Amino acid sequence: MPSDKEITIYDIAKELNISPATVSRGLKDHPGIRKDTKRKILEAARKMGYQQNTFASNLRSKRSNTIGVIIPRLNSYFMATVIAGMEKVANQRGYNLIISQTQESFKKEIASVNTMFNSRIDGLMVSLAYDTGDTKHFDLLLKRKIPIIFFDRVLTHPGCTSIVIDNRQAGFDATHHLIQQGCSRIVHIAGNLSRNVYSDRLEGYKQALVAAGIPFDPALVINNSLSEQGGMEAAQQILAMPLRPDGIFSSNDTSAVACISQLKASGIRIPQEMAVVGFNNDPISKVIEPNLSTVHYPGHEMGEVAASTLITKLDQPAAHALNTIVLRHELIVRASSIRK
Amino acid sequence: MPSDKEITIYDIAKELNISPATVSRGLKDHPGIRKDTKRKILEAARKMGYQQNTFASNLRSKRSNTIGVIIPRLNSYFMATVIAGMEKVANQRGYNLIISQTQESFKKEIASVNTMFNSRIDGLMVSLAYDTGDTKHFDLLLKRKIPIIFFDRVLTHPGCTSIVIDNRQAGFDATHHLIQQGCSRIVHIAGNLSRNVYSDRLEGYKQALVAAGIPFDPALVINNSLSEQGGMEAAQQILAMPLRPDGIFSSNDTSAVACISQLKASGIRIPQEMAVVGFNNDPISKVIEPNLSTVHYPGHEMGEVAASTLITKLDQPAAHALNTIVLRHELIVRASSIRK
DNA sequence: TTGAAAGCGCTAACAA
DNA sequence: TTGTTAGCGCTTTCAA
Repeated sequence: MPSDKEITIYDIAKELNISPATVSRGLKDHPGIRKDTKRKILEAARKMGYQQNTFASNLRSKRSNTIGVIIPRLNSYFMATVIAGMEKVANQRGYNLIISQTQESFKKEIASVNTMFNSRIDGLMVSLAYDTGDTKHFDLLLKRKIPIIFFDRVLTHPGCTSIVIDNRQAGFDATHHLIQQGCSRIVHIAGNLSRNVYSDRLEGYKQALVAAGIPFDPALVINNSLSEQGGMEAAQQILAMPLRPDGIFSSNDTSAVACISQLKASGIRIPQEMAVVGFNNDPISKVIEPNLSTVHYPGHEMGEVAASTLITKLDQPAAHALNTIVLRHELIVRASSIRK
Repeated sequence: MPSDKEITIYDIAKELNISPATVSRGLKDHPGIRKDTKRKILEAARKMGYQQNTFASNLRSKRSNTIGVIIPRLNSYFMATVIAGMEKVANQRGYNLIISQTQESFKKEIASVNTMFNSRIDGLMVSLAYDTGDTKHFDLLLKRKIPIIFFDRVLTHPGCTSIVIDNRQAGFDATHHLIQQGCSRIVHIAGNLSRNVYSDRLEGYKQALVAAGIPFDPALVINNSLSEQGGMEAAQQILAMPLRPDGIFSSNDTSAVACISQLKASGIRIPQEMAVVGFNNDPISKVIEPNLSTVHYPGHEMGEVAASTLITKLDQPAAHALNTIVLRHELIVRASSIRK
């Protein structure tokens, strides 16, 4: 009763009086193997409790069937839905996902890339850390032809595909909407402008102002970490402005909500005195009063598209790779910005 | 310039005119190797761009340094923080995390366990699906001595450690608090009672009633999926009750918040006419008006403890394993339940 | 302190 | 259609 010892293809071969190579073929959908031989092999394998040894198989095939995911933080609703989408697709198509958080640190991002490299991932999906400066740390992967997909916070890199939404257009839409609602002094709460997502939204904000003939005033742009704390501080800054603004476009919902709470506590009426639009369509946006207008960010879809694009590239290396994939966003208008 | 070909220990051995075995030893902290030989090896490895082949090394050592995580869904704040905690610890201690979602389905859970098994994980952390009936599907792991940690939604299994909070006590605390605030007809919104987390909370709810001399009325227990939808339906059921309740203890914040919104829309004043306590301390609990009293669930800590307990067991198999680890919860009283 | 050599379990080229 | 054989790159006895 060697129930403890692992069953190998050799055991099956001996049992059936055939060669290990035939067993190996029978276990796959190898062409050129007799049907009933294959049946016998599969049956014996099942009966004997055979489990294929991935280590040996990986060693030969030089593939791990594992995809790495590097993200800044896994503590937001948005990121959780992205990962959920990735996992769903990866699972369906026979890949495993290994995940690493950079805690928004460039240094940790470099370490994560190296760990992933050593784990022999077949491909990588990355959303950049807050302060990632260059992309040299990805070179060792690219040199080994390991494909990389950037999503959300991207950096154009030749040969890599990026999955994004049109952040500039979204910023434009949000700001344009505020203007249409009669706002003329609109604050923008922005994140780190060296990240595309935030600089593009700022760009859209500016363009919407220009289009409406409103001069851009740098004093109305507040830069912070987009955290709850950041939103509260932004409210204080807004209250301290000599000329009171009448609208806010925040680059995420967390800070928009915190900001609204503070403003309400100071007696400002939303949206009458201050109309607000956030970004992401987090669950909190439907809970705050008044409900927050926001830009729907298709996180789940982004995860699915990123994973399926990557896996297609892995399974069909010849397939032509796209440079950038833009997903559809949507402005969701709720009570926090309706003045007309 | 074979910069494309991978460098192996044989290449290093040839370069230094020593044997591959010595190189292998030099690369580890193997005892009985001369200091400067080791130095030479490490230097050559660095210079030649050596990367250890995990596949080969796994094949020999029969370990993958990978831990599996199986969860119902990765779309809640709570679960995201748990995973974040796990990843942090795993990363620090040199393990990778591979994640799989069951989508709350028992069938998918079985499939996930099998996939994980085939991926040769060294250990597993699991929170059970909504309808998981038995634990037979874990047997193949246990037979191979692969340790399993259950967390949050657990099932006692001999030989496995569970990480939980005292859900009974938490349910008691929440209900007791409502009673102290003058509530006497308290509704409990519960999840699937075959999951420990929900049945224990119900148990605590009952005990608090009994302790206060209030008879338990099954008609006041609403069972649902604890989703937003569920919370809204619960509100309708509450409004339809012949004798209007004056308090609600919900097993999560999502449904508590949805329920409050509905009740408010129907003109019920919170907390005066209906005091509410939720569970989890999700971000929405601080946004809803009035702010939701809730039970703080230490998700991040739970993830850290689960991972470090598992890794300790992996690194020191002899270490004595605990059966159950109970983390501290905390009732957080906010405006939604203060009537005195 | 180092080297020789066997083998982990699988795959694939080549032969039959 | 099946078998033979030679590794993939590493670790680990055993011997020197």
